[in-house]
Amino acid sequence: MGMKHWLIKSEPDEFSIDRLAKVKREAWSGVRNYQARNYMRDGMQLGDEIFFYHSNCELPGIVGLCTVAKLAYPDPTQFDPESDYFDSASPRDKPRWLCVDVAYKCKLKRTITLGELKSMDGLGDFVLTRRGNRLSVLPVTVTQWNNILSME
DNA sequence: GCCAACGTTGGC
DNA sequence: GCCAACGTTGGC
Repeated sequence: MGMKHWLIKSEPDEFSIDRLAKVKREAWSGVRNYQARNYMRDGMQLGDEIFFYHSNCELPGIVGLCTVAKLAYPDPTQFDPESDYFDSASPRDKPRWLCVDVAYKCKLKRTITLGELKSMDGLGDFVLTRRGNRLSVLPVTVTQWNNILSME
């Protein structure tokens, strides 16, 4: 099976690409959507490349690259009552939520904006720009990956 | 299993 | 801040 590609969203006020560049590696915890979880659990492989996307901000778009540094494992925040992501209904012996670790690769020279992504040709059915999409972890085809990167 | 109510996401 | 679109919850 070949390398896969992904996109993860983050609100820069919460966790920005600059922050990832500083800490180098981060547990991608707090994902509380089953489909997004399943992509991490069933799809992500070590070394897979990921677009880092800034959402809910002045200029939404892809701002950098990172990679999968650790395969899916139980998200510790679900068991932490102090955490915003605490889930009292998640059994210890059968954790509901998972996370992966991501490693910083680089920042793009510029933001490839959502507007550009919506208007560009050659992306086919792109999960990010599907109507009403709200997934915070989503797959990117190799064609989409290459076409998007070529816009940098 | 249905579905209304509610909460969240995220662009604008 | 608004609100469309969606996912989840829980009563029945």
